Amino acid sequence: MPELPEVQTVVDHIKNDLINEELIEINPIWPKVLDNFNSKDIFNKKSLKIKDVSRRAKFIIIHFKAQIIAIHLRMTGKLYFLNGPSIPKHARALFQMKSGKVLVFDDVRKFGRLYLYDNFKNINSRHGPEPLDNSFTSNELIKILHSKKRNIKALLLDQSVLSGLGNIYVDESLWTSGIHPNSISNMIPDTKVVILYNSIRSILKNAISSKGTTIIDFSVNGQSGKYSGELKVFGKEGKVCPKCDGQILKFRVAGRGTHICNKCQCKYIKA
DNA sequence: AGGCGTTCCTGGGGGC
DNA sequence: TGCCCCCAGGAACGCC
Repeated sequence: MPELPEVQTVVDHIKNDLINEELIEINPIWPKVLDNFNSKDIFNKKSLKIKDVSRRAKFIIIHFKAQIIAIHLRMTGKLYFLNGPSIPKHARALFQMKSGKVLVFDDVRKFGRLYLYDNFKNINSRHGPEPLDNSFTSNELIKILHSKKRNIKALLLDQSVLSGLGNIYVDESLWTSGIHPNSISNMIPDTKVVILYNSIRSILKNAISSKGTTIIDFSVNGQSGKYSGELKVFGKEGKVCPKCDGQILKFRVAGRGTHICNKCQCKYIKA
């Protein structure tokens, strides 16, 4: 399930091969993949030159002069250049470049979508800060957590609160900081939130330098991310905690499969 | 406000 | 072996 590090890895991987390409057509093999536009809407006998490729939250952003295409991979989406004549089985959209290159949006489960916007207003209005931005400080995380009384796991998964985290990195971050996922956000002491802040940032940075985690679905051109070897609790139910002699348990929190150590994660539910 | 259920989807895994 | 059922989950939405 692509989260911030996986999306960043895809961007880093395809960016240089996309900049200065001219997009001449989008072929929506599975039409619902285009969420808020039709292919013919944006190509009025003209090509669109790609100015930049970047990431915002879990979106891959393709920048044109006056528009952006935002791509969300959701659970099983992949984005890669077509290599050979055959169309992959789960290709949902093809981006045809003037040079002949073809970028494939591939998505087994059909949750991923492409969006067309004039600017970042729509995305920014629905998303919280970027956890790796220099402007995002531990004080800001304290302010966010202490202004709400919410289940901490549900809060960290909420993209309107903080961008980019998903199920894997939330479980890893909470384990690293010794916070139980059923803690209430405003009950977690400042010192612990600072530890959480540092955990989130170091885990995301390490995962990006490992080119992400591969859990079943994520890959870049068939290559696996290496962060799967760094996971401490996610998918480790029944194993011994790497930090203490506790056991890794799995249960549901906020509707998601959740992994914790039964000993070293403190549940903050009252002051 | 915030928790919870539902929807979208398909491949894979468990049970028998 | 084969078949059926159910489950995984990011995000939007509606309901309580």
